[in-house]
Amino acid sequence: MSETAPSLSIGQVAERTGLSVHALRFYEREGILADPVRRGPGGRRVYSEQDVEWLNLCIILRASGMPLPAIRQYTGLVRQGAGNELERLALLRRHQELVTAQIGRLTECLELIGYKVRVYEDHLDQGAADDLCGSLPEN
Amino acid sequence: MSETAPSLSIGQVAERTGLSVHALRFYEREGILADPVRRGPGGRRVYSEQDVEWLNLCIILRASGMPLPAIRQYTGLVRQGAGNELERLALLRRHQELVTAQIGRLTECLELIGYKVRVYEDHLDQGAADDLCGSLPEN
DNA sequence: GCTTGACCTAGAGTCGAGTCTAGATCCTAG
DNA sequence: CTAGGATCTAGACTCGACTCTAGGTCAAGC
Repeated sequence: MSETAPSLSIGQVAERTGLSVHALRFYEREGILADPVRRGPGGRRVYSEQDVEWLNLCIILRASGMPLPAIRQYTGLVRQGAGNELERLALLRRHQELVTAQIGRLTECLELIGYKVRVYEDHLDQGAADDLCGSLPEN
Repeated sequence: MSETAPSLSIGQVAERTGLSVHALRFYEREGILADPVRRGPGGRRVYSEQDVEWLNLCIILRASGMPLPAIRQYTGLVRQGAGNELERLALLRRHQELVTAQIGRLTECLELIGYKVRVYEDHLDQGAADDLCGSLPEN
């Protein structure tokens, strides 16, 4: 019944997040952790579940292409505490637009690639027939 | 009426493709050009419209995240000429799947970001009212 | 004849995002 | 007491994809 404040070692956090132990320390140096990470006996890092949640957010942001400096900036705002919600929102919206744009670009690329795939498929489907007269996928 | 074989300098190709002159030479070194690029008087590169088209394809592939080694591989297949269409198709399909997956991942991220944006919007919309009772966007 | 601008090569430098190493510390189990 | 395993710090290394520099060639215009 006693859910003792669940504190995690860096190794456990690595396991839970999929980040490497190295990456976790690196992120901390980069100022990307919500609070400056508590230390246990022997100077070891002690993470809370909240830290893990924060890291999961960071992972989402990274996976969607936000560069570390931007994440650091967002982290800074959150660290400052209440009062700058507008700035946080603006930052998130900016990123939202970038991701949307990126999805758009990828979708365009995908269409072109799909077109090329179809050309090759057709060429191969019926290629045996007119092998010499060129159904011409030149590249 | 005489559409003289349109040959372009590296500078012109850079302008048409949006790649830098440096990048064009770099791509050539990396073996990413369909044919090994003809040279004009004084050893200058002479590009054809086909080269530009090929580059445009490469740009699409790069933009959709295909690494240079993979592009080099595809280039190699095209250089070899007819006969390996199945391999080319396989390579393109593989990439197609990767891009699709990437779009999927980005879309998931976008949803989460959208959710966070909404939380902040709500918080700000009605925040003045319950400023102290915490509509709690913690980060 | 001389400068300017586009081009050439080889190779060094940059940037982002980690990853890895060395050498030290600490806790636990045998 | 000691060996093993996880952790610590500072700092070096890697990788991909360019980008830039130095030093040289060449043709055109003034």
